Amino acid sequence: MRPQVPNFTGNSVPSPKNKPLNPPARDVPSVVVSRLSLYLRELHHAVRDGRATISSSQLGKLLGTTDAQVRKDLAYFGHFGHPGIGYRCEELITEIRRILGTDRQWTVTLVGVGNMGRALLRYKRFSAGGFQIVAAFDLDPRVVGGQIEGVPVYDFSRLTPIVRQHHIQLGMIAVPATQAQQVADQLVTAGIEGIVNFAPVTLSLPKSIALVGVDLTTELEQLAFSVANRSGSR
Amino acid sequence: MRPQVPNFTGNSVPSPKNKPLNPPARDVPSVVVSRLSLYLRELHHAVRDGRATISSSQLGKLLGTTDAQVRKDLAYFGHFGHPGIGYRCEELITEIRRILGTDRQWTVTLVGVGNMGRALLRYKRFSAGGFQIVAAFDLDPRVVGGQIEGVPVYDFSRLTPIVRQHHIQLGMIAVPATQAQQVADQLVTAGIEGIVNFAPVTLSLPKSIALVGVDLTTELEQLAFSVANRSGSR
DNA sequence: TACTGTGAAACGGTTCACAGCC
DNA sequence: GGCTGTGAACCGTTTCACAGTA
Repeated sequence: MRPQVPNFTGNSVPSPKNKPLNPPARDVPSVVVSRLSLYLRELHHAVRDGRATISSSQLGKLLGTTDAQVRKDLAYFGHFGHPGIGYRCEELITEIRRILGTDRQWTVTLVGVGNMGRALLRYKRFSAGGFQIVAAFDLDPRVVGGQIEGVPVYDFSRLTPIVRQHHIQLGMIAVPATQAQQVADQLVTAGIEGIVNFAPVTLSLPKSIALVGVDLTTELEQLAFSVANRSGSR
Repeated sequence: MRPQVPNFTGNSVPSPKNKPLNPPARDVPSVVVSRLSLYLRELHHAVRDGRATISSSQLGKLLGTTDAQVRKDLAYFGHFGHPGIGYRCEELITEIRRILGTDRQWTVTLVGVGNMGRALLRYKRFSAGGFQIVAAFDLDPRVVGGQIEGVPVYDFSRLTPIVRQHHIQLGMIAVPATQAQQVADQLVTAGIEGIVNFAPVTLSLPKSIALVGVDLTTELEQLAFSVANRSGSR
């Protein structure tokens, strides 16, 4: 949807040629990245179930894809499997987290402490995944100055200094549609690097800012279409 | 991801051959359907801004795609444009809603009245989009028996009879990951036709049930990857 | 002139099939 | 035997380019 700049391929630095090549050598389709997240989810489950290894066909079956797809996806990033064995779960978890960048800690801010915002603040899985919400913003004086789930809520006017002070990297927008673009602009000005937008609008941002949009109505519409047309598409 | 059964093409009924052919003649890629939702969103904005018509290139620009893409997408479903003019906004809204099936009213249930569930119950846009949440379910006696946003909360044990009684068609799952599969099974047993799953697990369901998954951690992971790899993919 | 609808070409992701390895 | 990694074939989507229409 946005032109992807080709990644540097002719790296002249004498890098270790085999084993995990970390900066993806080839430009990676975003659908591959989203499957990586799903692999990670299943790997966590596998570990919890006491499994030590998993094969590409097992992983594929769990997700409704094929073994070849799993192997191809992982091959974008390196050689993580063991012929005759499969993938060691713990090892692959580590690799995928490194690929996604979730082995480090990310600092996140939330703008808009309404219903959705509050749910996001209370969502426990973010911290486990490497994402820490360190500040929230709103205009409503009834919430400004307080804390929710240990996260301080500031007045929106203080966004820029606080984002800079905490070196916040990612922003989540959960404000009404009409305000989303200006909030996004503010976040960009403050130096944020990526945005998850829950407002039902298409944001226009500099190409250098990563953007993911989540629209709940859109999701239900997909479902309605599938049901109405009974062809079981997913 | 799931095999799509070919839609009937040889319709023998003497249907009006030109103009809007409603049941998609060709099998429609799901990415096209998701763009339809986005077109709809932009069309609503356009109408609110007082526009009467919009061209494929304007629509495309708004969404970060091309004019050709917009036209090709719409061409799956019929001939909605007017050469030299573009698309009449109101008209196209009507058409897309009919295609998506959101011109009718859908009845929805929510299982899991935790943080996420409560946010969903309070989300105002569902009803505007044609989706009405008519019942919610939980196990917690502190919420069971009450109402949230006018939606009654029942004990989970009463799911099947109540879903049947209200002819509820769609379900939203907002329970912890460990319980999601069994909730999904219950919903299927009760006769639900489609599910939006907010729990971070891959559900396994009969092919006849439509499924959409939303995982907030996954969304943030996409963002982290984009930022960490600075290639501005979306 | 302005714009749609659509074959045809180009592109990119998926699937296949097999060499290589444990 | 079981499984990975990967070039090559395949297939579906996107882009192009233009005929057709108001």
